[in-house]
Amino acid sequence: MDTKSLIIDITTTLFQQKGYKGVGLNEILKVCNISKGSFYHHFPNGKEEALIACLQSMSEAITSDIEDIFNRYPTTEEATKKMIEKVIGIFEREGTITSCTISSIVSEMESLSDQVRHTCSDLYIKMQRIYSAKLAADGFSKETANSIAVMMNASIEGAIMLCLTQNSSEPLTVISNLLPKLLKKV
Amino acid sequence: MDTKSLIIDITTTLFQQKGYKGVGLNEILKVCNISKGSFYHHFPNGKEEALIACLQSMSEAITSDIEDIFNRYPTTEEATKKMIEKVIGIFEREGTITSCTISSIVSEMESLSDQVRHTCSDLYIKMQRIYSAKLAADGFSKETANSIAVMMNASIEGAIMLCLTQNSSEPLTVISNLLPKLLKKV
DNA sequence: GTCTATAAGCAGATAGAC
DNA sequence: GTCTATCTGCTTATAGAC
Repeated sequence: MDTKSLIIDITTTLFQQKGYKGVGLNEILKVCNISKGSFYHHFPNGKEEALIACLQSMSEAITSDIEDIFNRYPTTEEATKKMIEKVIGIFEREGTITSCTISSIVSEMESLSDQVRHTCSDLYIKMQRIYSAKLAADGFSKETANSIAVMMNASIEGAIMLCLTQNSSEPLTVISNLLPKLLKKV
Repeated sequence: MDTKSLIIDITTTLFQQKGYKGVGLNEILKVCNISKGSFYHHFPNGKEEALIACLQSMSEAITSDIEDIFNRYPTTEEATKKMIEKVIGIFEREGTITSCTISSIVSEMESLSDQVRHTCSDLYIKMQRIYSAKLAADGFSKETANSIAVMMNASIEGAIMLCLTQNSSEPLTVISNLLPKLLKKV
């Protein structure tokens, strides 16, 4: 594995855990076991350039995970249930679920560049597109599918924040049980 | 108004906008127009002590706002609708809604003290208690009321994050329109 | 209760050797 | 491509005068 990929991999986790401002360059160098010179060779524009690369890495990892699950199960209801189960599984194994969200970056956006905002926005849109396509296949109108996709995205992201705050996977369990209500055709 | 309250008021906004790590002590002093000596007189244990005070201030402001609205409207559905309308109004007037959430702090929690985590958790529990009480009054069983309250909390917090990311109040509008589906008694 | 001066350490970033 | 040495500016925090 090359150095650049190593930096992206390790730094992605650090950013997800502690946020952008919460991770110092020296910490990155230490954990990656590299020098400043090496870091700046791969990211000439410094830490924020690394952040963008990490966000793209998170985006790929998260969307491909979701796509995988949504391709494996026939309905949105089943796929969503399995997806949340997977996140809960990660929580129970690793003790945290920061790897499943970019909320640590989103929350700092106000002080970061517009490129960061766009990269975050892109990820959310991609997630919602996956949900929306499945919902349309379930028979919802395009408009309704889009609305439910936003609601799914919001409630899952919000529930992840609640889980992190309460140190418990319960909020995710609760919304997993309630989401079917949203997927009823009235 | 005394200095301590002034510091708490101004710093609360800064923390909500930029997160804990994102706000330097010098910035606080500058905006409050006070000196280091004055700051450390009121908060001998430094910045994190100020954060706890600010979190309590946010907690009071947010819960009393919600309580106010939930007392004014007869059903959860109406109250929720009005509450989200209010947040959207703030977004349209101020261009942001960081004042309505503690997500910036929640996202940094992994690197902060356990006291911070508890204070954040407390706020979420208080919000859910207000929702849950109203839902019980609407006729839901205690258990169901608690579940829906978690879902409301998660989806609203999540939607706020989406709004901040997309620079648009649309996600809040979408969930406001969908929440009634959750409040249907099956 | 507020001020200034000071301190030790770390931030992100650069230069230039190898 | 990786290294060390260095730089500037900022970080939180303290001491002590007023």
